[in-house]
Amino acid sequence: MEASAVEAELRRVVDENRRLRGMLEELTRSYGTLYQQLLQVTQNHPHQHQHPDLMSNRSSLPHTHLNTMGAPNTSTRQLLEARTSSTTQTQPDAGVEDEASDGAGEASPSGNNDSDGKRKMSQDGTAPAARENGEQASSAELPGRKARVSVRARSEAPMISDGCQWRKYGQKMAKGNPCPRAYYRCTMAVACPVRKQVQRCAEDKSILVTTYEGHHNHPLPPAATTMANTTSAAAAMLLSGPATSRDGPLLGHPAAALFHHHHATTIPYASTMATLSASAPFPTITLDLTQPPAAGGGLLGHGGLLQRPTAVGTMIHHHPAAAAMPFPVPSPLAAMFLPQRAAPAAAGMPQVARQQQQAVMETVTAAIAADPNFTTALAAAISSVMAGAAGGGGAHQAQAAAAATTPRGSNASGVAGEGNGSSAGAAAAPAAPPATAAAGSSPRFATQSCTTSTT
DNA sequence: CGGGTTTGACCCGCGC
DNA sequence: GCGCGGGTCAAACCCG
Repeated sequence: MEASAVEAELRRVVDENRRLRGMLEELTRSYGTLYQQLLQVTQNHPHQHQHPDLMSNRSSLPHTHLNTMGAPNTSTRQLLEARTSSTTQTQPDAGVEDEASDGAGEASPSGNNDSDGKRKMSQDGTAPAARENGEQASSAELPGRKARVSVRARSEAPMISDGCQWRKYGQKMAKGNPCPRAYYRCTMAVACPVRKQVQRCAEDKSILVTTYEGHHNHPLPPAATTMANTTSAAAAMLLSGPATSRDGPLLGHPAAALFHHHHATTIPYASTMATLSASAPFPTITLDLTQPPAAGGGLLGHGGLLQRPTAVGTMIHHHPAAAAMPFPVPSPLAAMFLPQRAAPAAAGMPQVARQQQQAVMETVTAAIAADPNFTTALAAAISSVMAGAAGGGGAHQAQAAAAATTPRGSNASGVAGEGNGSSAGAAAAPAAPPATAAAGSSPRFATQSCTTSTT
């Protein structure tokens, strides 16, 4: 009797959980869609340099959104943990992978904005004082917080290509690293404030660390949009996260939830890992694309200079294949750095694409559970991922670019044919960013060709 | 010749 | 105040 009663109660609770989860996912999905639409709208008004405002607005919107749900963080987290441990056998979210990625495509041309207030920037005619007018808002908005997004990727090329045009304006030996650090400025627009630093990892020279800073003030080519979306999302993640976050494995941080959860699921990809650092001169988030998916998720400490991970030692997995990442990586960002052959490999698995879409939603759920404050940025991140995913099948611009830049298209060659015709990017997620692939006949990084082709 | 790179000098913030 | 280190400038140089 008692046992059956408990059993019934258990069933009831499970059902309830399922319902709640469904609601949560539905809400999240709606938010993602709305956010994408918002981004599209804002992009249609290019003179609005209000991305920072957008960010701040974003942060307020989902708050209320989620607060109405009143989901206690801890309990939901527990729920999710239990769920992942049971290898997600219960998947009530049937249609999750469907429209989640629709629309996507274009988002804000951006990394986070930053102010530059302290810089001189006397060149290009904009005196610091004058600059303040244009960019003051952002700095005032987040006083003292100037996010950077650092991307670690294996590459033998001197610089990874991300779709933008860069001009080198300096090089310097950084302390503690035998390899020089190169400074680049975006040259796609006259006064674009975006800069990036490129430096090889001191301990593993095959790893190229690219740090982005600033906010593009011009439209970006599709290939660059993918990167911009991702870095923007990452920066948003960083800025919207707890101000108290420190280096190391931020398991309590929503960003950690994002990548950690992603990895914890059965999704075989998700090799991107995030590192947050508030102790660095600027808050920095590091996306690590050097990891094989099977390796343990690592959250790297990142200070002024890159450090070896101390808390998570599983990070060091060298690939003798050097410049090549012999494993498929789903993230559109990651795919940008992949050698050409990697894309088709991943592309041939529509099933995986579905799974990934599902995983994305689970990730959203997990992150929300971890910290509602984080949802804004997270949604941006997810949108970014989805935008990239859509690139393979739906993002018209990306497709056009793929056609233009890659003669043989790469177009994930029918990969997108997941049968799921309606949804823009549900398929092809892993193979997504087509624009960056191919072009050259060399087996080098596909992205290498991107710069030249987009010029 | 125009645009990008190189490289030493310079500026500035920060810690001592 | 001083030294150090990160970041930027700008003249010289290179290259197509």
